[in-house]
Amino acid sequence: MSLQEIWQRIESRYGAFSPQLRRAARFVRENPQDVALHSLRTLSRQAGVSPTSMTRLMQALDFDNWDAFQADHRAWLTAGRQGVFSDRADRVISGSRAPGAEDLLLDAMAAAERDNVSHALAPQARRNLVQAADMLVAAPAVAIAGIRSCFPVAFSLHYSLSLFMPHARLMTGIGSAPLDELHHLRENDVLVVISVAPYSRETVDVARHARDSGVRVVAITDGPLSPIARLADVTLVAANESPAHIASPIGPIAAAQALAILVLARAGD
Amino acid sequence: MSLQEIWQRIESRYGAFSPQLRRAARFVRENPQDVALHSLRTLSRQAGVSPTSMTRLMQALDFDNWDAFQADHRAWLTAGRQGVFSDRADRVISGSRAPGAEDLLLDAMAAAERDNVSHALAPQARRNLVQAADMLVAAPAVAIAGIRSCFPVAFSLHYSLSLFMPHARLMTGIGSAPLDELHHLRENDVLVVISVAPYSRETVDVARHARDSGVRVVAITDGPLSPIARLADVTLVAANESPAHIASPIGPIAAAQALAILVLARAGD
DNA sequence: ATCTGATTGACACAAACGTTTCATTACAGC
DNA sequence: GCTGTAATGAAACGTTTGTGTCAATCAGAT
Repeated sequence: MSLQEIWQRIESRYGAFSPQLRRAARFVRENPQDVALHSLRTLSRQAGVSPTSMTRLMQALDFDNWDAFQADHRAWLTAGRQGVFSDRADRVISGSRAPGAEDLLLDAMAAAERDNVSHALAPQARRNLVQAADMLVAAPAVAIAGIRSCFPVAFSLHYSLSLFMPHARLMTGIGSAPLDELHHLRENDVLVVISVAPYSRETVDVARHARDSGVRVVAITDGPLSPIARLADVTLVAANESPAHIASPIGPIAAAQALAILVLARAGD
Repeated sequence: MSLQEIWQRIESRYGAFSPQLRRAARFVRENPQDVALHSLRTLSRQAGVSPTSMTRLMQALDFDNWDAFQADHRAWLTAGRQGVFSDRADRVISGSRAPGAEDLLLDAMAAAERDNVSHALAPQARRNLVQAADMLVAAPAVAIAGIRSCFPVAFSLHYSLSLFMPHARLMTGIGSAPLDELHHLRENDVLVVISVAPYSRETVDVARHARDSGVRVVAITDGPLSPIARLADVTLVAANESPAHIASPIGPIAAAQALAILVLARAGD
């Protein structure tokens, strides 16, 4: 039986399963490779389920035994690898239909987003990432500003940071002008400001005002020469290329996440 | 150790091997896939050799034991499947100084995020992406719900959609209970709901309530068996793996962006 | 014919395997 | 509050696993 059929069967019967059976089912559904390679006992340990429950799952899926179930997963693992060095074989196997315009578009988008991530975390960018992280951990207070397409970046950074840095503030601009929230910042505090083209006037104003008040500024933006980059003490450059006209937030978010992780690594000490 | 190195070692020492050792060596050299999947005893039976001889081959190749030998073959089998798109290029570029712990962390993060993007847009996921896009363009009204770590996803999707789909609503929950905003939805409207583990009760409740009201539900979540996936008409699965403990929104955002782009492609007609 | 040193497989052993059994727990229906 | 039922994991089963031990075998030199 193909894995597609097995997965279909799992999902159709999932609702009728007991809690432990669901845990087991969910694990094998989401880790087919481990099913192919590891033992029932090892697998149930990883799934947080007793070996007995895993055996019961085999019965609930109408398999004779674990070996039959595992055999199908092994067949899936080795499919297309018959010729040891075949590479694109799975593409031929998996999709019979010819790739349409939408496939090409999604392919291009996936490639572009992977590049955006790579550039945001590239070795050349790491000096600045580390510098920004050092500034954040040393700051008495941290504020984060980003609107429109950059608001997800700001929110996500604030959410990650606030898990272990409760004094981080997200400047939402809800219920008041954004500049009001800025007044709480003092000298040596840090403002993280996010903006990409076309750079909204509000964001640039916030960054300029902060800089003039002696606040350190970290910018996440789309180029080293953008308006806010020229105002910032440290600039994290993140590409936002996309085959469609829509600017993607993924590059900036990757930079923000990396910043959060570095701060966490330092704050853990 | 890579299989290339193992094979090289086998061939260089083959001349000094005893007859039985040669049979064993020849078999494992020519059937790497079987080595990865079968037991030592099964393998030696197929090779026409005693289990003891196979064990002796492991010693003759300077392996600690059969498990170590098999582990390398399993790594070879699974390589290129998990991280299909991960490129080692950046490691080469990374430059002169030795990579520190932070470099390794950022490397791992970049690789994980690239994989998250790839999985969200993988060919297997496209049927559901297209289906969801079709539902959105046909809907009289569209609402988007996601809180906490998923709010950036919801906001970003709403921002992209609202550029050409002004009737899309983002359920912020600000100033009122989220369920109130839900009352505006009628039958055949579409709710896009985003949630990852641990699935917040509010989000699940919104999805359930929508489903019970006849509203079509599109879920963006981290597994085909998550609570909201089981409530949804269409599920977009997006991985959110990360080397740190922080769940990354990049995979779900990639799925959301892809959805927006497909809707744009259809709405343009 | 005898000895020597390498080669080989039968056997033993402990560990891990998948599965069955059964006692315990949790809970809905009355 | 009691009872019947479904769910669950500990324990035990018999197998199979990988590896260490050791006697049997063989080739070649004396």
